[in-house]
Amino acid sequence: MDSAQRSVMGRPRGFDADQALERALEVFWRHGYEGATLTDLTEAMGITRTSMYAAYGNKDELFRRALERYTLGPASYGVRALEEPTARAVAEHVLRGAVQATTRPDRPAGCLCVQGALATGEGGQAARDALVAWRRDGEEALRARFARARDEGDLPAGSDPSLLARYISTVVYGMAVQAATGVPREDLRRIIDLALQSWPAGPAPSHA
Amino acid sequence: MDSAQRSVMGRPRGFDADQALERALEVFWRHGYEGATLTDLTEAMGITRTSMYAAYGNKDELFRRALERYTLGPASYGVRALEEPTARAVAEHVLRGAVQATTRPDRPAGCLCVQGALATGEGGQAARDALVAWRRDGEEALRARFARARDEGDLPAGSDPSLLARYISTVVYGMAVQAATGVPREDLRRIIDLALQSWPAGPAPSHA
DNA sequence: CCACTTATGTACCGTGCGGTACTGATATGA
DNA sequence: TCATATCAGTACCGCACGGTACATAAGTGG
Repeated sequence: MDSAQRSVMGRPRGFDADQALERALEVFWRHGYEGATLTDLTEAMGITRTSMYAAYGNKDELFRRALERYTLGPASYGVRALEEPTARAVAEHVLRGAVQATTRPDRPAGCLCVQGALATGEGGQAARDALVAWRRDGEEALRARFARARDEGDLPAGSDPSLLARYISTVVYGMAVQAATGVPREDLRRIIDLALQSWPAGPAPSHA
Repeated sequence: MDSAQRSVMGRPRGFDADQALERALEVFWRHGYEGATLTDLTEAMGITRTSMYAAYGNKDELFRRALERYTLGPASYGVRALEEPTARAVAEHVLRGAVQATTRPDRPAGCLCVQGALATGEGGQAARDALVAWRRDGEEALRARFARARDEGDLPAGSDPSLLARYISTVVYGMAVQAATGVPREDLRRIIDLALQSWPAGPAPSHA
């Protein structure tokens, strides 16, 4: 981010903060917020607890930062999908992106936004709330995009943007669980085609 | 179970083992395996740790027993659904049963089989494996039912039972995540109708 | 009544948790 | 050179975790 110029005084950081955050992200992704211990995290990050606390604050903050990085990295297909020309293409992009992201062999299986903290004890409530908000925001962005599509005539006038957004989100979450269970990528891809048969105006190009 | 006749010698149990297990089930359901501490569990069960260990073995075994009870109780819609006359009715029964079970106001939101242990640390692997097997078994039962339906002509000859089972399961898991997020029951019900539009032979009664 | 068996309650164990005080090390700026 | 500021590493804190030893209560069979 700002490695070009020494920002202020003091001893310079001895590790790559972006890379360390990436490692932390993977640990959270694989073990969930509560299942990821500080020892797991810092060992994967290659730094000591002290350095982690100095750089990120605490475990909660580290998780929040990792979630941000997840949004911009592995889950970036979400914002890119919104730029597709048609609502149908948006839906398809989201579903295919989700399958891709949740079944990469070099990454943990599943989706951080689901398995990061779905049900937790007392200590994990902040992480759980953050993921609830994350999912709500994602779904809302999808709803707004579908609403625009309806206004533009891209979707039938009678279609329900919030229902469609909820449906696509639901399939995404379901596939994330399947991916975490170990279902292979190809099997999930076949679900996409089936799920999209419910899409308004049918599989044929809309002309109504 | 066997409360009518004193089974053997020794001091009789001072609590209702079924009711205590029910309470433990709710704690696991709400907080997940790792998020549920022995203190949480035994306080909800109304017994001491010693009694819990004497009656169920350990936390792992208690979870396994709670999962069994979950299968026979809140998730019993699954086996009942298999007895529906048509594959379509089976699918609809499963989806409606899932919505009902995951959004009951007097129970934790969501599905134990998903949020019980989706991603865990080291200590939760046994619970995680148990839930993976539970989901696989459920999906396999659905697949077998759909395969029978195809053989009987209830489903088109070209349909894929394992794909259909995976699709229905995926929607169920997705709705479980939505329920855990706090999406209300009615919103999920509307997803069912949309999801079932992908069902083979369409919404009209099959006559091919 | 007594030996035996099982359940209960208290008080505790070792361990690993998230988090931190403190000491050095390494940079800047005057 | 030296005060200042930040980072790194060790060694530790209090606590809650899952699990258990042990003494006692409450039944059965003889």
